[in-house]
Parts: sequence; structure tokens; C-alpha cells
Amino acid sequence: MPELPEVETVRRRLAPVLEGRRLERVEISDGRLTRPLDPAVVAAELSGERVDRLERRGKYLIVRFESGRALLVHLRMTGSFRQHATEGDPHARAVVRLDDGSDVVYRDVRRFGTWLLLEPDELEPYFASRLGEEPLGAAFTPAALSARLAKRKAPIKAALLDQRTVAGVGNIYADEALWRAKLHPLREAGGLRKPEVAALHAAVIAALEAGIERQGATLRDYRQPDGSSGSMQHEFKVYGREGEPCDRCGTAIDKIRVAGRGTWYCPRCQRLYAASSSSRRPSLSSRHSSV
DNA sequence: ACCTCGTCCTGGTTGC
DNA sequence: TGCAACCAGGACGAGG
Repeated sequence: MPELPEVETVRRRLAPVLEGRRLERVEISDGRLTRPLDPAVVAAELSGERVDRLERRGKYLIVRFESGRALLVHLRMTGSFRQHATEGDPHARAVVRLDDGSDVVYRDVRRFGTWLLLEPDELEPYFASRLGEEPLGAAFTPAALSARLAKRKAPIKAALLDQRTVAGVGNIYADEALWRAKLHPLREAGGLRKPEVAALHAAVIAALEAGIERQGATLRDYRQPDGSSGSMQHEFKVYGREGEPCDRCGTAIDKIRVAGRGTWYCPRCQRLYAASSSSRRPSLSSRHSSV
């Protein structure tokens, strides 16, 4: 499940390999990859293009060509790139031969990943309708996040998974950000108070930056293009840690299901309801009796 | 307009 | 032991 930190790590590794190179030949062996377009047609269109820059927007990799066209790659669950072909790899779905003679292999066990070739004027509208602010960009402010959450009745976890709220957050980093912000995943998105939104804003950034610093998390299939693993999985505060103690308070991490996704949180640090007033100030009866 | 849920996919794990 | 059922989940479209 490559999310923003994993995709950014792939981008950084692949950029020096691809930038400036001409795609000599492209072979696509998975009929689903370019759906609904014929993969042979897309492969032929890609052949001869020269890579200008490798960029990222949310979880999308953007291969920008000198022609102005762009190949949008979404890795979905199990998509990955390898700088070296492995003989007889059953999950290799495409091979790109570069003009320096090297091959870049795209592999994807579950075949959810997609390649979409866009003309120069198609890129902007494609993202505009699908993605919110880039979380590590200047436009992602507490006010911007607040505006995206306003009046939404959905649980905050569901809102974070919606790419129009903030681009690039997936199931893992949503849980990690909510833990950092001390917010229960079922809190109503539009009901967060201003300081809570501010905390969430900072938490999203912190969680994603921690992931990038660790070169992503390696779970199941995700690998970097050179085959090495990220280490963020060892830093998870809640994700996948059901029953283990919370780093802050020692309470056992709980697992629930929100928006159809496994969701981990600390039941003590991340309360759904504010602590009852009786725990903070004397009850009516005790005040009366203390006279 | 917003929200929830089913769909797509395969491989690893669980349960009988 | 063998095999079926279940689980993982990002984006999208259908339906409420």
C-alpha cells in the first residue's frame, strides 16, 4: 500500500535513472494496466518519448516527457518498480528499455495499479477534480484543511482517506496522524474544533515526513526500485499494533473497522468523547457536603 | 451534495 | 493434511 512517503521514495530513487533518458521500447504484458486503452497502443505511444522530469502528486508518480505529455502511474496496493529485471518474474507487468541499454521493470502482484498517458492540457484538470492540497506544500495550511473538513459528517478517518481532503494520505498514515493528533478515528470530520484541526494538520505533516525520512514502510510487497526496504514499519505508533502498548500511555492499542478499513488507535489517548466533567471537578454532592 | 458500500485482484493466513 | 473461506485496501462508480 504505497502512500505518499513510499511513492516519494520511489520517485527519488527512479529520478536519476529516468530523467534525460529516451524510452527505446516499452512492453506491457498486463491487459489491465492501461485500461480501458489497449496496452499495445499505449506502449507504442510511449516508445520514443524522452523523460524530462519525474514528479509526484499525492500518490501519483508523474513521468513528464519533453513532448509535454505525462505518464501518470498509480501503484495502488502492490505496484513497484525495479531497476533490474529478474528472469521469469511472474509479476512483471511491463518492461521499459532505456536508451542507455538498461531496463526498468514494473511489477504488480495484484494488478490494481494503473498507467495513464495524458496530453499536456489533460494533467491539470485530472488532478483538480481528484486531489486536495499537497500536504508538504505551502498551500496545505490549517485553514485549508479546515475548509476541506467543514460540514462533513463522515468520520475523520474516512475524510482523511478521501484524496480530495489532502492528497497522499492512505490507511497507514491516516491512523498514524490521528494518533499524533490524539483524535479518535470516528470523530465527526466537520465537528473538530479549531485547535484539533491545527493539531491534525501538524500531525499529517509529521507522520508523512517521518515516513519519507525512513524511506517508507515495507509491508508485504512494497520495495524501493533497487530492491531495498524502507524502515518506517518499525516506527508505527498504532498501525498493525493491536494489543501492543501505546508509546505515550501504555494502553493496549485497539483495532476497529472504519470506512471498511482496518483502523488502529489508542483508546486512552484518542477519546471519542471528552472526559466527563465529574472527573475534573468535584461533583455537586461533594461540593455541598464539603461545607 | 454527501455518504456508504461493492468491485476489482492475488497471495498469504486461518479454520474446519 | 487439504482446501475453501477470509483478509489486506486505493480509487471509483452505484445507490441511498
